[in-house]
Amino acid sequence: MVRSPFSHGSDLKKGPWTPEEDEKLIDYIKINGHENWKALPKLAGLNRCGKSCRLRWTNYLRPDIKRGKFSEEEERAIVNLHSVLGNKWSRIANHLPGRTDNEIKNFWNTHIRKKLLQMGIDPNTHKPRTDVNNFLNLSQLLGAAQFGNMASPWDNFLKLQADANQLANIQLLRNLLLIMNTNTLANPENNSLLGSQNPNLFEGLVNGAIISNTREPNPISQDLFEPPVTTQSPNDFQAISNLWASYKGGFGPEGLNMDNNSLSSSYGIQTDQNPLPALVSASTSPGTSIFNQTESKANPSNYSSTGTPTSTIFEAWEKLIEDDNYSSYWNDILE
DNA sequence: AAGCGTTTCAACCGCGACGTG
DNA sequence: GCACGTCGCGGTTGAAACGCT
Repeated sequence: MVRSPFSHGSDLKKGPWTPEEDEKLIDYIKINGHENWKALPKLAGLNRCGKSCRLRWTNYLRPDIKRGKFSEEEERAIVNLHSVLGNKWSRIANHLPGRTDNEIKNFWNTHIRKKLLQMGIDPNTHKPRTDVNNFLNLSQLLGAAQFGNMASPWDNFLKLQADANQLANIQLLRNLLLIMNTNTLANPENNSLLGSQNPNLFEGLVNGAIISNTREPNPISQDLFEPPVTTQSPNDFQAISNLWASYKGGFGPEGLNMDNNSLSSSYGIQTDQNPLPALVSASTSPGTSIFNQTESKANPSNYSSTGTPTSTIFEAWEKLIEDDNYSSYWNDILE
């Protein structure tokens, strides 16, 4: 940055460093090291404070600094590490050789943060934003799933994080439609529609690698996440299946494994001491997903151990429709 | 080409952590 | 335990660079 060249109330120079100053600092540190930053500027013949010298050295002049654009791999690593460590830039920098905390911080604020916001992900929590107006619309989501137009593993991953939340909402809508189109209400014996014998489509999201939070089994959530019914198999549901398959397929050799084990092995982070926050909300965050909202409001006594009474779906739906935050969202879909 | 708005990123500031006497 | 000095971190700033009209 370029600030006023001299500090107020002191004759020590501030602002941008000149090549001559850089040279003095490098020459001094090469010979003497930097044992004492306070004393260094005087000894090196610099009219700077020690703090300024330290900053210049650690952020710019150090010989092992890697400059230039961040690679995709570095970008992924930063996101992974940030999800665990938060804004601990120096700790994140420890895992990225040649990168400084300042550089990573700037890169986060100018690039990654924006990217996450555009994907509908809160960069602070790494969870889908509650502001659904920023989410991808349904057609975009399904289009992406059907045509496989994910530009890169990174895009794929970020999009899926947002999509997971949206898929939960879609699934709720789907179940409602299925109920309306069948004789389930008249035939309570027929549990196949919402049946628990089907493999849980979103099992991985709940119990797998991306979400590390444990969560109590919840009848509503399990039913809402039931797989599409192939006998009906509307294109939209097939598209969701495809999207899910692409998620389950991973993102390439090194992948974007966000689980504790991989973070531990890749970055040396003890996640048992610092549990990884969910990248896709699985439980507690209020308003993280409408699915969770309905879940938290629902009365547990409504559920059996084997399935969800149809009334529960409708109750969830009613609550959803009543929610101002989501009314326009659902209106768009229904229209 | 000029003017204006936006983005980038080097550098500063304040504060907490740590070490020493 | 306390005071003081130094270091390191994270948030913020603002001129330069860039992009758009």
